[in-house]
Amino acid sequence: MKKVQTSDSAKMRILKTASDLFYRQGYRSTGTNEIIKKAGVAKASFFYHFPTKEALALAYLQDLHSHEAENLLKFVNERQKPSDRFLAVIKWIEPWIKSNKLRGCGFLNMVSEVPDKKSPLRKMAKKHYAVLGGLIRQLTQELVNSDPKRYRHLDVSAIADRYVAIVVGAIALSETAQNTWPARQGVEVVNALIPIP
Amino acid sequence: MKKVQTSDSAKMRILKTASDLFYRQGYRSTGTNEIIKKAGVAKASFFYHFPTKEALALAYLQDLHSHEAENLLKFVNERQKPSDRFLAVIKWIEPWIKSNKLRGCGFLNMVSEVPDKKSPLRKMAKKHYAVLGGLIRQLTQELVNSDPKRYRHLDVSAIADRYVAIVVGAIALSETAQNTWPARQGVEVVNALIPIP
DNA sequence: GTCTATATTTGGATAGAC
DNA sequence: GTCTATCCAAATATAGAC
Repeated sequence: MKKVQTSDSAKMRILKTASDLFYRQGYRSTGTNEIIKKAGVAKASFFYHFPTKEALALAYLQDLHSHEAENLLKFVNERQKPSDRFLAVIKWIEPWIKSNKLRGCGFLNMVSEVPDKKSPLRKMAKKHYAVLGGLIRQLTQELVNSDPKRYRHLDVSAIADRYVAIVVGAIALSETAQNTWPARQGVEVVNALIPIP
Repeated sequence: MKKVQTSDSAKMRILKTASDLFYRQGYRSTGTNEIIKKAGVAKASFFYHFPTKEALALAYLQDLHSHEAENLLKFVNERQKPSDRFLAVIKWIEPWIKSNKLRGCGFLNMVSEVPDKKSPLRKMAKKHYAVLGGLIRQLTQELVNSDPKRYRHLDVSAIADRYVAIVVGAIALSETAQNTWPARQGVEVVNALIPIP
């Protein structure tokens, strides 16, 4: 049985174990019993730190959001040219889904698993993609500002919306097809959103 | 409690009830007990017709695939012009997700719910989108054939792949955002895949 | 093919001691 | 904060009669 660093606090061990299991196996397929065993904690310790399974799932999503935003931003900021920065988001997808072994997006998967539309878990997913949309909008605006003559006619908001949808399609179809081609085709589609340089 | 037509056979009542619940509530969130109650059958009758819950889910997906393929084909075949037929698939998405109350795609949702990559349920989802890709490829080829001079340079396979990914993005993001805008933006993105007429 | 009744495991969550 | 022991409901599935 795979276990987590015993040097961490019980709370951290629970969160790390659950994050791994929730992502790989899904939220509903992962029982609290399994998390408790693999984290090496007592049952009561689990519910001491997280009053419900849903509270733990919320912590998982918050953690996931922070880490993914950080990694993506780092990838974008390795580039200087506005057109490179603009394309960075969709170019990030292929290596990212590969490293995730084609298990897709933890937020999209959570939405599918949680039917209740008012669930805080769904709210987190919505927020995650709203933040991504904000980043893309900003990169699009930077691109337009870098060459106003060429890009003057572009609708920044519409392009950002389309871009997010393309990202989601690349991720979700990669999981269903168990192949990375949607991520690569996504790069071409995003490229077509702006005039040929 | 919502029940199904009692005039149907027990097997049909089970399948119809389960299809509704699996789609709206998700596969794992729906217990066999609930299906049994709402279908108005005995426990043993359930397992007589469907040896496992998974077998029922498989029947659900097969049914869903047939119905969705039929409806989409009808929508496409109401059009004659190759460019209209080509665009019909993405234009179908907005009314379709609305009628589904933004619960997304039963196949994508199933993939998220089932972690096992060898599951027959995942295979069905993969096949569903392979068939959709085939239809789109065919419509793209028709379009190219209708005006070879204009479309000669197009890569039919690449366009079809991109098109499917855009469809998936429109559906999945509509569910997460609980809004139809991704479907409308999808139309614009697909439009940009081919030269302006 | 359909029924009632039951088996068995796992689900999330708690009581009370240390 | 962490532990052992336990509760109860819900999960999937089966036995055996009609």
